[in-house]
Amino acid sequence: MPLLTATTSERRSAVIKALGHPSRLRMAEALMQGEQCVCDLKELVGSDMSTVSKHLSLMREAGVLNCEKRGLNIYYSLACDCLGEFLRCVDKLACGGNKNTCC
Amino acid sequence: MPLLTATTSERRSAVIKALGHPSRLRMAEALMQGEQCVCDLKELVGSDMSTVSKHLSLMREAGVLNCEKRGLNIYYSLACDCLGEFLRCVDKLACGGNKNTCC
DNA sequence: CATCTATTTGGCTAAATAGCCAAATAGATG
DNA sequence: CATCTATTTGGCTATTTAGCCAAATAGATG
Repeated sequence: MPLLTATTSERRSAVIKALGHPSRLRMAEALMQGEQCVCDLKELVGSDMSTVSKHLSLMREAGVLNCEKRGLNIYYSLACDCLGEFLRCVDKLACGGNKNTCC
Repeated sequence: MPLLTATTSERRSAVIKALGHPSRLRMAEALMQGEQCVCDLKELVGSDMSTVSKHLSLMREAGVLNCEKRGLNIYYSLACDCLGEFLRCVDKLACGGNKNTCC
């Protein structure tokens, strides 16, 4: 946590970093189809529950996810419907290296 | 580096990670106004030249940047014109946490 | 109220990343 | 060809991040 106010680039990079891990990204992608509880997401990525929980908290703190407790479970969901567009941008950036095949 | 072929999420997260560092992001943002040489970017972020060079190589390997040597300098530029759109998505995601003010 | 279940938190170790310095490189210039 | 300049690479240490286990928590249910 920065002592003083974060710069724009710092705030932005916190969000970007939150999505820049394969497991976190996979979970976020899965949430595009609707909310899921922690144990479902644990199944998806196959890590320890505590690891998954920490990944989810990190994304929630970055503002990317929301969560809500209902019954025994905690359901996580995307805070914003813009992940699809984000991924389209990423895929375009991803093929900057091989321009011939895409972009 | 993964031994076998990277999954989609792994490929995507490599690109995302490349932009998920304040200095790297600031440099990429600066390049939206056109190519710049390493020493200009060093001025911008204020780190050691070798650090800046490594950041730039990382982004180039991720496919985000291109570089070209002309005269004594090496000029880096964005490989894709989609960074602006990417940042708009990031800013939308960034304020998922405080929905009232944005999104 | 005791217990059970899903999740989070704390604590720790291992792995990845960042940053600096010094040395190497590649190309320009005298 | 010697040298100078911009950049990269190697090597190292410090910091951050990831992941697991065990313990704590919060709420549901008997």
